[in-house]
Amino acid sequence: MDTLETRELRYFMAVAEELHFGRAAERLGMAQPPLSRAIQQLERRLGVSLLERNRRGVCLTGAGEVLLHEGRAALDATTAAARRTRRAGGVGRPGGPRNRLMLAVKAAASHELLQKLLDAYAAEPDAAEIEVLPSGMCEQEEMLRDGRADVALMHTPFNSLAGFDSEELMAEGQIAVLPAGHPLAAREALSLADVGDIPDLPLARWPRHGTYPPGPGPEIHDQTQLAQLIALGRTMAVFPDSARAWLWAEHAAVPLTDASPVVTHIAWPPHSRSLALAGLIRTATRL
Amino acid sequence: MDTLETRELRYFMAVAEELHFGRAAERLGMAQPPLSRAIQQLERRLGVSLLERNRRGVCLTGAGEVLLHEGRAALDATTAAARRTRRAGGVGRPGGPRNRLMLAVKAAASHELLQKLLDAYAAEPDAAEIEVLPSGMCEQEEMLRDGRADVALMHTPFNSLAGFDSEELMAEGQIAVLPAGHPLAAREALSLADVGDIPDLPLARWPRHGTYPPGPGPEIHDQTQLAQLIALGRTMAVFPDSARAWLWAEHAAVPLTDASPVVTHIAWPPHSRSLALAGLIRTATRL
DNA sequence: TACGTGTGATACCCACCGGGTATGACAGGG
DNA sequence: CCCTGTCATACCCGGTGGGTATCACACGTA
Repeated sequence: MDTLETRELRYFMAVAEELHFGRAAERLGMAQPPLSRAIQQLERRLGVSLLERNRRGVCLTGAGEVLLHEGRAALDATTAAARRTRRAGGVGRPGGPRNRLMLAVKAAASHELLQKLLDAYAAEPDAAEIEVLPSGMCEQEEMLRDGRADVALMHTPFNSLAGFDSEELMAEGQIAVLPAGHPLAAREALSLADVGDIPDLPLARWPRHGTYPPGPGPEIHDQTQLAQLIALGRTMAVFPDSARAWLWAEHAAVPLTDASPVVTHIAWPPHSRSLALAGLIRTATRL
Repeated sequence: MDTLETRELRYFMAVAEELHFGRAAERLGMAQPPLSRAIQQLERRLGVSLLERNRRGVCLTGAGEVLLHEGRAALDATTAAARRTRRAGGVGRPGGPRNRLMLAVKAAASHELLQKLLDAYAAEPDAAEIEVLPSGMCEQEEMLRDGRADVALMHTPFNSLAGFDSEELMAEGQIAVLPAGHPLAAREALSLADVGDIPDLPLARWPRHGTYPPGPGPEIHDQTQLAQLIALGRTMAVFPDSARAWLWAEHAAVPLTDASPVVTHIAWPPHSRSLALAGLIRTATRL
């Protein structure tokens, strides 16, 4: 048959990501031989070879790469189904199954917008409960896909809206956040070229999907740490305008003339059918 | 655990669609008792009741409805993963795994556009093979989702682009296709109100997702049948401009002034990473 | 009221297979 | 040449998915 059980998918994903049966088995909490066998069975059932076993580890075939991508989406969809079903069945509170909406927002972004949105929505007559899920830099997409979130605030061009429905909420420019004492802090405006290679002030590096881009700047783990490093004159960063809200006295904000505008969207999985979600979207677009 | 196996999803979908354990079991090719038990286990594992067992049959709870929708998406994603992996692994032809692109098109639409697209793409230096998949009225979305197709030509407002990436290719008006002898066939133009209730010429009904909308007109199974019925003066239909290509001598086409324009898009799953697909899209947008 | 009918649930059994352990085959590196 | 690290094979066992037979129950209906 062509059924492709989720267990097999999980196994294959582990092997495809580790490229090593032993480590994959360990990650899966099982022994290596059954894992080998399961992958062999999967390959036989699909009629396709997914891995090339070299002497010394394995590597993916073309079909394996396809299954890695498509399987990720499929696994996310099934865990999303499980999570959302669990939440929908939230054990009988009075008033029937209250479906809480999970809203994913980048931790350090859109404070005012979020505040306005939550206030406006809470004032709606039949407002559902909204749980705000703080998320990392690019995590909202993943959270929407695997069902941890039902709706998210996203920021192009940092987030990709591919695969989601969305409505634009606002657009803003970007600023360079510098130590207040730095010479450039006195400027009226800067260009990306200006801030790209300040010799004594490297650009801070945020993790993207768990890894840091290369560069001379410090690796940033959270916003407070970044604020401190900027205040200490050790680094600088580029942020949307609305980041002014959390700047310190030791910081200076200088507009960037040629940075692409940051557009905030509200985004949700395209097949959503929830009334609460529809209400939230309506509220958001009316802000 | 929170794992939610594919088998369980299949079982639940069957029961949720049939709303009857016996019929669902029959559809699944198994006996009823194991199915009952499997659903019970699923409910216990999720900690949620999915079905309400009434004295005569069953009906869905709120959580059950959620799982029905989310589970459909998840199942489609897994079968898509299987199908695309199989195709990607197409047994070693010379020149490596030739990935054929599966292009879903509404059977009776966009003849010229499709012709132009295929010709232009075939002229590209590294063109992949393209297999054209004829599909029903609204079937392209489903085919993209479950992996039968990699890319599709879609027509808003008939198709929904939700959940796909897409590029607009062309827009056209709509026409009323009438029997040549009918009084209205002589008119220069018509409005929707004009054709909505012609007493002796009811609007033909196409199936949408397998079911026919209500109305007095005949139920249409394929385009030839429709063409015949129109030629016989028994019905009429509304089509995009490009349908003029296949009209018979016994047909008359009259522009509709107030019908919403039909926009043809090329659409594909948002996470696609295929070079061949990228080439086809590039070709299409340059037409 | 009693019985037939159709529903899903329960009881029990068996075979299959998913998982474990032990071991093999094989290629590199010191 | 052996040691190491890799994945594959061999074999065993327990859990469980699936089958059959039957139950419990609600509803018509005579």
